[in-house]
Amino acid sequence: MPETRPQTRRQKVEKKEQAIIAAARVIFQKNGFEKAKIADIAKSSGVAEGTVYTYFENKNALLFAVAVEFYDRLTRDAALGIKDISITYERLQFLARHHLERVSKEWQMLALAMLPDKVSNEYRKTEGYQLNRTYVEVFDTVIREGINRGEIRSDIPLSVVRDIFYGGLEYGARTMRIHASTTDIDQTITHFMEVLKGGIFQQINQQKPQDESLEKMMSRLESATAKLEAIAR
Amino acid sequence: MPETRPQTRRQKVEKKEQAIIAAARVIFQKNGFEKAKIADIAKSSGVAEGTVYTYFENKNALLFAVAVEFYDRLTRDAALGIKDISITYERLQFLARHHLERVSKEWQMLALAMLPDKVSNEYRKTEGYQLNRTYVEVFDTVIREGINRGEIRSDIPLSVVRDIFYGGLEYGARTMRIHASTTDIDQTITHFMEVLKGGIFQQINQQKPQDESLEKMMSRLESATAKLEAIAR
DNA sequence: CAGTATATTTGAATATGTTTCATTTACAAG
DNA sequence: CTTGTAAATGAAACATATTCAAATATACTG
Repeated sequence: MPETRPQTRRQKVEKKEQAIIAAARVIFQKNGFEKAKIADIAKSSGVAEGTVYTYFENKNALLFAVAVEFYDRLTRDAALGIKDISITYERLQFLARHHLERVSKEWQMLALAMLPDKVSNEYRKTEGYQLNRTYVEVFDTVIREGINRGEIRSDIPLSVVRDIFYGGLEYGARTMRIHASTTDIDQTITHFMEVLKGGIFQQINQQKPQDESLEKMMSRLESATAKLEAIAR
Repeated sequence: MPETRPQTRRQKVEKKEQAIIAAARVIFQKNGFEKAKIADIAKSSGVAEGTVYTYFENKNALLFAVAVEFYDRLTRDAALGIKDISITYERLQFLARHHLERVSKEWQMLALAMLPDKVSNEYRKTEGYQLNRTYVEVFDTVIREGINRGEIRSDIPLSVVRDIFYGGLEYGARTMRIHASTTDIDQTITHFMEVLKGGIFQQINQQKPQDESLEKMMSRLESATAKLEAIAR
């Protein structure tokens, strides 16, 4: 038998790799990348220092592994979340909240992962870029669809919309972090979306005022209600 | 005589301090903070390694000194630039271009200066925060005046406006850096301002008041729905 | 101007951390 | 049970930031 218990060995190795990544995530988040010591990560995951280097080329590669895991979760949950939302405005609202919540909670990750000279330098530039690319693709798709449906204005390049969206949210997250007492996530999202509504959404009821806009809002209300029904199901 | 040639000594010392800061700026920008070696900075400014430590407590303090100089320039030029512009829209356009240009050119500085665990940790938190505070005060004043004049809508908190402005610009700068070939500063500014015009400027011939209050309620309802969704998941 | 006190500079020594590598240990197969 | 290979180990090599006792420069005094 080439494999006694299928992959007993490989399983063990994989488990150990995960343990190291998990320990690294915790310690990176607690201390930041620089202050995090390989020695601590090793101890915390129950291996010797040298062992870490049989799994990861160096400290940066370890950070990268942590970042991959983070982005995977982030992307998966984003894609999942918009799955059964159909209205562009609500989709963006969900994505905004999702991003703000995650970034508020795990901002160290994002800061580290984005750092040009850490993860994404040299040979890793492409990989790091791709991670972010995949994540943002969820957003991009929502915008493109929104444009097709006539809900989003088509005269602003996608990249500008994206930068305002994620840039604004990242700074917003920092503001919330610094002024935790005076800012809350709901208010922030509400106002953020308010700006987007004027800035990137198609202005529908410019000419035809009352009836039609009321009708549209009614549809939105019905859609929201339907969603609640589905959840309460 | 307590001082032969007034401050001959102090002058020398001050000049040396400036030389170290200047060398540090160059080397930080070239290599990034981590890879920059004190030894190199010392050599480049013509002193011994130990001398650097008689001028700056440690590497972080040196970075901070460089950041102070950077922010001073940034703030001064921003304040100067809007001095003889009176229209809010044009003022913001100037600030946007100014910021984008500087950040594009010296992005390493901003990245370093903003890094929470570098300049602005611990005892320096306050100082670092103040630097940035002074800079954005220029922006804040423009917005406040714009609100007073009725040019800017008053229902979005200043902090949200500010985060979208600078967050969007910072991300925009990165996009320009990565896709230098396909993005140019004029286009970026144009589209950026276009979004702001719809998002934060007062709309002249918008909807009827009644409509608007309905719209507001609608947003509140949607926001509540999103919250329920989040809880239900 | 020589002598002295003080400020400044120096670079070798120290401290702290990452990374390497020769050995050892654990595993799977015959 | 033996052996070849994969994985793990931790002591040593290496790289840097930081310290500090000694050396040097400067200003001041009589």
